[in-house]
Amino acid sequence: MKNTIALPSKTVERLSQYRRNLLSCVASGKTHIFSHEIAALLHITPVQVRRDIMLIGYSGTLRKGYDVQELIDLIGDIIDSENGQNVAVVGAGNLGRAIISYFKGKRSKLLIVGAFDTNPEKVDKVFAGVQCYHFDKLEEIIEKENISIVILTVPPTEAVKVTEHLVNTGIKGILNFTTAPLNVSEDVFLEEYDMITSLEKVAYFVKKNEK
Amino acid sequence: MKNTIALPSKTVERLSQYRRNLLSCVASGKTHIFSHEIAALLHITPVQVRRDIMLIGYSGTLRKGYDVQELIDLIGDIIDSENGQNVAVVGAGNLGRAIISYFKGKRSKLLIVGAFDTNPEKVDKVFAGVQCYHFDKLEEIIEKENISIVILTVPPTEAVKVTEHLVNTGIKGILNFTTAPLNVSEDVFLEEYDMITSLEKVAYFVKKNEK
DNA sequence: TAGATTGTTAATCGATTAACAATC
DNA sequence: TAGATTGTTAATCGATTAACAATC
Repeated sequence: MKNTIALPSKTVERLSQYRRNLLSCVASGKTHIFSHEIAALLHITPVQVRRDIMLIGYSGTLRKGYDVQELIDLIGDIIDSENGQNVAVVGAGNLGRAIISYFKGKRSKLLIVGAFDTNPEKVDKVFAGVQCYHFDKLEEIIEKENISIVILTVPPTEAVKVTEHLVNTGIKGILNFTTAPLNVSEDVFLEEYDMITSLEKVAYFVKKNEK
Repeated sequence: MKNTIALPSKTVERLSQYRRNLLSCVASGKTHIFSHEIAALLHITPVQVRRDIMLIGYSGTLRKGYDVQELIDLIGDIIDSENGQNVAVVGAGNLGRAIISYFKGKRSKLLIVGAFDTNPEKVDKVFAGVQCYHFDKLEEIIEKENISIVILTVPPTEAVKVTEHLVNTGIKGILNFTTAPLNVSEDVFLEEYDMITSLEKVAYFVKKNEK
């Protein structure tokens, strides 16, 4: 598969959202869906949906649109790893623990298998079924549990130091919820999410609309 | 100010991030900063930084770069409302409460002034200094506290109904953490954030890098 | 001065959308 | 059939970057 070119980042995001919505369709017994139906759910154009689906090489039928289950499976083939990928939440504060409960049971190929903290009140506790370990056991557990992805929710003051450690330990992807600017080597994928930025963006456009 | 054209969405996001980093600079006593320094923190190009700053009409000096405090103040003028904007967290579950603590004291012009839930164990409690009200009091409190923005963290099954209610009550901006597809009228700004999508994006690129 | 930096236009790149042939 | 839909190319749009003059 080394020959397949990576999909555009935006397409990957939308595929994830298509799947989320398709899963609800299955739950409500819908077996086929048109591009304009998917588009309406995501507030995008039907052309964009068809183009994304074209990029992953799937075809619908003219009368019935896309087979919901087939499309879900194909998106799974694209996004998921065959044997799943294990995830750790590093930093078991309020946000880290909320994320653990939020993810619980949501995706079978993407499992949170451990949390890490230094606070003795958290270490060795279990949050929503996820064991919390001391930072000291980072290497050990990452290797043992075959963890490749980390959700980073430590305090910003710790973030740089912890990230360096994670990268040395062989982590290949980081979803960063801290506000600290991080640097990772080229082979590590870093995705940033800053709630304040999202909220400030809302605030800016609300202010703009008022005028 | 009705004549000023809205900045590109991406520029607004970056301005928020520039400010966050500039605030750390102030804290560490740095008074001036070059475009390439800001760029390095955000992993973008110095040209992009200069262009964004050009768009907001600020000028640096050739020898010293940009005055950190002046730039912070100007970004504040752009993003913040003069008298601040009040925010409510609707849904005081794990995620909602984590967000409340996360925001505590972070921005003076963007205050979380209330939370809402139906669970009797949460109603009338105070989380990180924020009072939790029953959903029944939505209109009353939104009006009384002059709330224009909502962070939505209710269960997905409730999201559509609650959103309709919020829009009717006059909310002008929603930051949606639920997985439900929402529809709002044109004058309401809706920003979506889906953690699973972010994590699946990381998972996809980690998988790709491995091959 | 030479080198480093800003400000800004023009070119490029990437992502979205318009247009339309094919088909059921 | 007529109308609705898919698949796909070409055009457009928007965002980023290259290039470079100005300046300290």
